[in-house]
Amino acid sequence: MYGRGKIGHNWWYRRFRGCGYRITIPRESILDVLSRTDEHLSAEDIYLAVHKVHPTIGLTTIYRTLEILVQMGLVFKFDFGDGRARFELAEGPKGKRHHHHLVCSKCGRVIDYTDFIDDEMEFLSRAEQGLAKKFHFDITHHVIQFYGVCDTCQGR
Amino acid sequence: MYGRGKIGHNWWYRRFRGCGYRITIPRESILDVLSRTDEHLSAEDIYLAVHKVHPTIGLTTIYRTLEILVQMGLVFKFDFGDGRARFELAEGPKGKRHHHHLVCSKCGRVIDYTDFIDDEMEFLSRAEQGLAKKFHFDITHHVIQFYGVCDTCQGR
DNA sequence: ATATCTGCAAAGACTTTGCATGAGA
DNA sequence: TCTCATGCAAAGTCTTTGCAGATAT
Repeated sequence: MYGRGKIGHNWWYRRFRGCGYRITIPRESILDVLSRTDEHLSAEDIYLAVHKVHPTIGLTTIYRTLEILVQMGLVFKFDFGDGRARFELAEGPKGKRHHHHLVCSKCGRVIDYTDFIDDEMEFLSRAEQGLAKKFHFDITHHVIQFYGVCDTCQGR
Repeated sequence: MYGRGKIGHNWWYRRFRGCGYRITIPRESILDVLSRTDEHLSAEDIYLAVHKVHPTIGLTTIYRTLEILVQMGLVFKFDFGDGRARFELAEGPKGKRHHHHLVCSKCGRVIDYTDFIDDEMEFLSRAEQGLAKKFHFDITHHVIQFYGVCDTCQGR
């Protein structure tokens, strides 16, 4: 994680300030952790990662920051059925790859996949438009998850 | 809810016994509640509904039974982001209509929709087959949810 | 200067577990 | 009869809240 001096030059700076939120070390650190991983981190995972660099930052701040980030649309919150929420950056400096999840019901393993996105896009754009019109919803995002048993758990 | 005498003649009887589970009044009652509603009931909702007919049945039994039902694939468990799980019968006597959910991020309202199922089927069957092959997953089901702001919450 | 933000401790909400009793097959 | 299921109470997890001190702008 880079030092405090860079504050104000991050990709999310404008967006953050635009919402009236202040740029703080905890927030910077949390976004930094999220932007450096491909995993599906829980609040505690993030806390532990942040803690290594800034041991004074508490779990409460993690939760409060994540709430803001989710509400701003900067971060997606997922539930894979294991009782804790998981978080992922929605976009990034370079823009994260659009993907969905494949979850093993036995061991909880989560695989990201980016296949079939073209087919999906076609289906989704039609569905989103139709649903928005029919139910007068302002649709912001969608979640697609496949559940099943992974190869490891099958040989059990 | 019909009386005890009918035990053994319900549509889920064979399936239940086949897994080595006993037919009991609580289980019968929970399935009865689930089969009579179109809503997305939480464990407590189910408890309250069951409680009206059988006041002695406890919340613990609701949770334990739901766990079995989900694991058997008779019931689907959803998370709409409000901190409590929601349950829905996967199939029924007449077979429930395949549908997905449209969730309002503001008020939590959930709308079931059955539109675009044809498009979806086409996309999903291709995706499922491809994913199953590529990741060696035995896919059991999928979840598709659209999130957004409902008409009521937009005029706020 | 002052409205926000943070950390700690405590509370809250949902869900799970232990154990003795009760019930299905 | 004998295993499985239930209810109660207690415990467990994850998450949220209250408040005084610290911080960004």
